[in-house]
Amino acid sequence: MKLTINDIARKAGVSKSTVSNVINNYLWVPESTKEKVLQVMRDMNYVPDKTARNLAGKKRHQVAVIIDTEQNNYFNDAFFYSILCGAESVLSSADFDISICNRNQLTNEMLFMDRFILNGGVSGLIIPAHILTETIKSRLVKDLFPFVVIGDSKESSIMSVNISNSVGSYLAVELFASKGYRSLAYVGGSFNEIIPSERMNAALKACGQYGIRSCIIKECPDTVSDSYNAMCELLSSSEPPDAVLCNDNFSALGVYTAVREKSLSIPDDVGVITFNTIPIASYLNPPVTAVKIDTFGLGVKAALLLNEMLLSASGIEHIHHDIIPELEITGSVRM
Amino acid sequence: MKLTINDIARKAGVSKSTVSNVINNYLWVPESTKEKVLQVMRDMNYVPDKTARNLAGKKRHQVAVIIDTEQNNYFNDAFFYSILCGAESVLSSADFDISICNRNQLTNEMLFMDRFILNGGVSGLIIPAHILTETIKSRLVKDLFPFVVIGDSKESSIMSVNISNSVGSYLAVELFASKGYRSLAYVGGSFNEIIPSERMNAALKACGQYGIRSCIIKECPDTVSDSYNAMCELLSSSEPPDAVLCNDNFSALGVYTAVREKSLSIPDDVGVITFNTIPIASYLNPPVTAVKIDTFGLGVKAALLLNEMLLSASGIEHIHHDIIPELEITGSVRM
DNA sequence: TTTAGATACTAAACCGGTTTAGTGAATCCA
DNA sequence: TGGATTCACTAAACCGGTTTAGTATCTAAA
Repeated sequence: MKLTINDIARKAGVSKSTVSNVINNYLWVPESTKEKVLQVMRDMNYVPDKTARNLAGKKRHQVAVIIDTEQNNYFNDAFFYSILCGAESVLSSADFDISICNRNQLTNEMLFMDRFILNGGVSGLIIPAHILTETIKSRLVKDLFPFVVIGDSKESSIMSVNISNSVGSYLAVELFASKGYRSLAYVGGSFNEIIPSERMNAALKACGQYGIRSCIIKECPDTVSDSYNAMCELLSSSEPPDAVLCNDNFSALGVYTAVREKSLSIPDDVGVITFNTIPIASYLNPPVTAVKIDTFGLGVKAALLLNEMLLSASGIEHIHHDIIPELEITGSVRM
Repeated sequence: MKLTINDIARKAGVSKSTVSNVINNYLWVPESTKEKVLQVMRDMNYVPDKTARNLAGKKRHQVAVIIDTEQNNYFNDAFFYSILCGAESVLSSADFDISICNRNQLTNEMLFMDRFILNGGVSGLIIPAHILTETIKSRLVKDLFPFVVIGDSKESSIMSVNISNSVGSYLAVELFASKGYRSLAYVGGSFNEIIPSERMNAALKACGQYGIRSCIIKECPDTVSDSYNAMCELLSSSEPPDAVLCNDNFSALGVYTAVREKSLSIPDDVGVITFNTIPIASYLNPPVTAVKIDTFGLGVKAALLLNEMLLSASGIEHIHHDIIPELEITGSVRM
């Protein structure tokens, strides 16, 4: 038979309310009684039932993190996993269970509502911006349901954590400019995707601002071979760039390959910086200067905000938090 | 006020037991009544409370998946994420909530017990072999607690899903042999790690079996630069290998770089096959023939087994299931 | 001496379902 | 026609905690 709070109460010679108070530090219980009860709990190896606590208490010690995995899209996956782990590290310590759910399980909005809002299973939600439909959003807001959005969310009524891709581009261009590079190419990604387009636009602006002569946007899939081809084209053009900003590590690899093939030097002839959503820059040879996107930190921040919302009953101010990328400078840019 | 089963019962003019029976298809309820109740549920937008169902019913519709993430070890992370997603896809459909927990939250065995076994929060567990201590294992077995181990587990009393690394090596060596390659090198990984050592041992055996003349084991970290150096050494030795089996994609990249630098041809002069825990082989140029490790499938299988254990009260036969890798043959091996 | 307030507890309601045991009416069979 | 079954349904106990409202005892102030 499973141990219950009643067993402890009986053994300790107190009521179950007192045991509950000891467990939760809710009402003041004198040290002597408290110690007696705790001793019995230890002796009997008692752990309160989580489900019962959830049901009896108003709040559930459980939050959900929605992820969006497409099998075989490994950039995307690494991104979400890292966020998930960041969120987990915070929420676990804050005594929350983390429920995960993949987007593809939520084939329609009603299912989503049922699973996360109406059934009362979780008391908070972390959700990527692109999954949050208008219907769901307004429902959450209407119900005062605590949630944090991952990604760009302009609305003031909601809480969000975003990565400042533009700042990443600015930092990269600024570094290039300060080291005397004069013309830039952006390799990889597509203007049609949100994240690359943010980076590209910022790179264009930054080039104007920091006096980089020209800025070529070279869209292509983020594979080694596509970026290799793209870079070959650029190098054989009339005015080849002397600085390349890559959309991700594999683009960087392709660029490296093309540059070396022309017997050009990195960083002397061509400087390379890459966006780095997953920390693999150091696996490359030589290491690439990277705009480090701290996805783990993104998860951490989202979880902290959620936790804050969950604790303050009064409802805290809604904020949009930006994760500012940092440059990890290595040998692929002139000293 | 939150909608409860009582509201539905009242509105539909039946008892809450009847509503419960309709929800669960437990006792036979005539179509007419059933439809009436369902209609009320739809009209009122009622969804049963998950926590209450968990508490009232004997079993909890929730299982935990333990992951083991070290920040910045991206091979490792991708491995677990993929397993997690596989498990999620099965368990979500089977009406389970998936709780995740990272190993580093479980600083000691007692904490683990508390969180997953004693507090009754989950009714099943998926756990990597290296996290399962003897104490925890025997406790789980003693309590008849359903769990599935990811990885190698020799014991008959437990359920496990493992990747057959040896078969991977055999397949690779067999292919090399059949295409006329004569001497092999294994690049990457370390004999001290479980997975690489399994692969290396199998490769050694397979070479004997398939008539590959020599088999050099070249241990090194799985980075581009380390494997590049390793491969350079091999190529400048007196008897360079004409076939290379790589421990992972980045080793393969290093090997590629070294081979091309010597102006040798892949696959004519040197054939390359790589183990591929995460599906990025196609990002490389040219694509590498890969021993595909289906980690997603691993998660799926583990979840299926767990689900089976959870459903059959009688306790099912304990099995060890092996995930057999497949070869994805591309241009890096002679046709 | 009375009383207001604090202290140390507890009984009982409650959370929102599931499940058991049982009831009244209709049907079946001999 | 009466007893046994089946049918359709329900009352009430239960899951294991939390929380509210309240009680008995003691202390301190009026």
